[in-house]
Amino acid sequence: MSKRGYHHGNLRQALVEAALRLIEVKGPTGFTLSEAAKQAGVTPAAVYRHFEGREDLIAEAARQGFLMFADLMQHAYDKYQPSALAAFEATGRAYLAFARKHPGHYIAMFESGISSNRTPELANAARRAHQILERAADDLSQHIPAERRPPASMFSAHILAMSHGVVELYARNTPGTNSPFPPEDLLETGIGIYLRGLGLIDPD
Amino acid sequence: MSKRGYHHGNLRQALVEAALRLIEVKGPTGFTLSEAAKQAGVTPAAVYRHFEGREDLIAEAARQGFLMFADLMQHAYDKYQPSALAAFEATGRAYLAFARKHPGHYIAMFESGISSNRTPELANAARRAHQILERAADDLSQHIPAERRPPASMFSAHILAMSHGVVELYARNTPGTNSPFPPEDLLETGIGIYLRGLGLIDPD
DNA sequence: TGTACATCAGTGAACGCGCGTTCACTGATGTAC
DNA sequence: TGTACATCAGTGAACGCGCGTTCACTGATGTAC
Repeated sequence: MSKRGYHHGNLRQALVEAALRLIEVKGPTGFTLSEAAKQAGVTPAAVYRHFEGREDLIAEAARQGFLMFADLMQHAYDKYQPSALAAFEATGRAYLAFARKHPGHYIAMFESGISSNRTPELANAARRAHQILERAADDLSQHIPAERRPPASMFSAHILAMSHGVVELYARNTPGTNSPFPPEDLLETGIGIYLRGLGLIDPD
Repeated sequence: MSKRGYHHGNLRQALVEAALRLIEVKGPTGFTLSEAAKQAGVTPAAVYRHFEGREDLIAEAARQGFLMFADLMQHAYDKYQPSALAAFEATGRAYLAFARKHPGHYIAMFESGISSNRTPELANAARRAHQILERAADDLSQHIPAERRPPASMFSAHILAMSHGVVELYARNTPGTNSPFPPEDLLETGIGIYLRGLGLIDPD
């Protein structure tokens, strides 16, 4: 901030943060370049010194989200080593925790409609996050007898789908859809039943 | 249509259909009242003879979607009776099939951000669809020993979450995210593993 | 330390645009007699 | 069948708005001498 004693200090990051706040409150569509600029105390035109435009700003927010997300999952994965099962479950939980803690990033990443292949930097960040989950799934798949072992990428996809579904359907504060159970419980039990189905948890 | 020989014939429904087409192509945000009017061959102001405004038009599209959705699930449920298991699996599959076949409705229902409690009619339609899935889950839960039987509404939520996640993450034609498996297979195997975890399918 | 200059982050005005919504109206359809 | 009238679906012009983006500019910061 004060290190580079420029006019604003660090407008680029200030804009990203304003965008995240707006995306969180107003949804991926309600976000406006002009309003983000205003919140950062700057003219809309100033944005163009740091970003190519509106989409580029969202992409940067998403990129930062994927980095944080990857760190969070990596941390969960490491923490529960060497138990492949515990590590896998923890990465699943990390998904929901991330969505809860950083809704702006989450929306920018998964609901804004921007492709993760939009820029190489964004694609890299997304790939890194994805690979951690896939690795946890791969570790786990070693514990399943080879002859009835589904591809690791398949059950990482299952867990991702259930996690994402729980977030979208039950962890959003949509006043209408009152969630029947706390989302954390829903995901926890869902993953538990699923893992039992894979033969990785005792039937009782 | 020709029965009521009005100026347009049946503008109300024509507007809904135009809206669905636009929502499908441009996303929930890209949809525009003015453009829907234009596609129906009518001035934007004409819309206000039939709807209170933009949101109301989307809500009607969603309502029609929930009705179709409920019919589809009901049909699937009935078809596979009396097997509670087959019926439940079929309603799960119906979810994905609906999302595939009627993407405009699906988006209006689940991604447009309008609350299903917006109007009583919409709430009714949504409830009806929900109850069918819940009933299939309830039938199924009778086959689980009472002492380790999770609430039916919980595993209907699990299936809903996984289905929704598969749709959002793998069944959208986002060019970047290439799905590792056909969404139908992903959902089928996911539900299969889950049901095995519930002890409803033989372990092998 | 002081002056002249280069850099470039942010300004402010302007643009063209399409939006949702309103309003008094028009004119085709349906109805009463 | 024909005329007078009521209804009301759709018109067209207008509104105020905020948007993303452009442009020549300004003025603070950093640098060379």
